[in-house]
Amino acid sequence: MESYKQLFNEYIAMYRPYINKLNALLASYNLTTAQWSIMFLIFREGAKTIGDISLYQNVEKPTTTKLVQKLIDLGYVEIHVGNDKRVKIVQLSEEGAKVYGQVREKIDHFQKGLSEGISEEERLVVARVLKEISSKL
Amino acid sequence: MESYKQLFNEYIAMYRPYINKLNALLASYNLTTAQWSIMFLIFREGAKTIGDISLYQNVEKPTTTKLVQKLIDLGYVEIHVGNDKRVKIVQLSEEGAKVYGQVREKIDHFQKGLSEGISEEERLVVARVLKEISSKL
DNA sequence: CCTCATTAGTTAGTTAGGGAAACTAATTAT
DNA sequence: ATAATTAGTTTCCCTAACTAACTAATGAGG
Repeated sequence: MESYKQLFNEYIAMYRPYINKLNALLASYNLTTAQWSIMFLIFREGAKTIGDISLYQNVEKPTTTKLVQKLIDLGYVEIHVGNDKRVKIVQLSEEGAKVYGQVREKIDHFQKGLSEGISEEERLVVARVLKEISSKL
Repeated sequence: MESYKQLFNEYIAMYRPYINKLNALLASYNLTTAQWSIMFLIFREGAKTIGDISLYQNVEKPTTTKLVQKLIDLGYVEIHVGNDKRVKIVQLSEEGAKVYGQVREKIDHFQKGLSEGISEEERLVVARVLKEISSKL
């Protein structure tokens, strides 16, 4: 099989097993991957509006609204209105920051385990190539 | 950021844009990525039972049942009962094989475009690393 | 200042894909 | 012959996604 086909095949083949394991890991915090991914974003990049989150995540705003609503229910994020009273700025709550740290540890451990035996160079090649492909999408 | 984090971040970031483009490309054949992925499997590996398909795809059998049902409705696959009358063997229909070829061409073109500028070695590294990670999942 | 267009977010309704539990029918083992 | 197992289906539910239509706030042009 041509190398580009191998690449995309392996890419797709890995997705469901990976997400399932991740969801299993998140389940004890009542989180799903989609919700976690928003927490991760606002941890890394700081407070963000619903619109910004949607852009970063490549989803429509209604999807973000609902995920953020769940995170509010869980007490992991809080919202404040901006100067422009239409926008809602989402950030981690104190509880959310605590949970973030705990989950982050678990995920680190999980991901480290998966990358054992893969050299630093190879990891960087994979990260760079995937980023390069993303940029064309 | 540590290299393993970069790897998994880029992996996740690429998923939705990639699947969306793929679905857009498949839409003219009334196919979705999940359905296509079954056609791809039985093209590569030959006729397969519902159970085998579920194993390969890492999904539960009810999911496969439904996807295969759609493919039958579309006329792209057909089923015949095995010696064991419980099993249903799924294979591409004549129409399905024709459509497979057409779609394959489009996807090849799409994937080739995305992998332009990525060297053969790099492609193989990515494929191998992703496969290695999959094997641990 | 009004009016009107635009923007941010929400609501309502739909869809695809997935899973668990309970089922039927066929097969295998005791 | 009966019991256990297996293959696939049905039913019912969930998550994550979308579009279309909405509300409320802002901003621009007259």
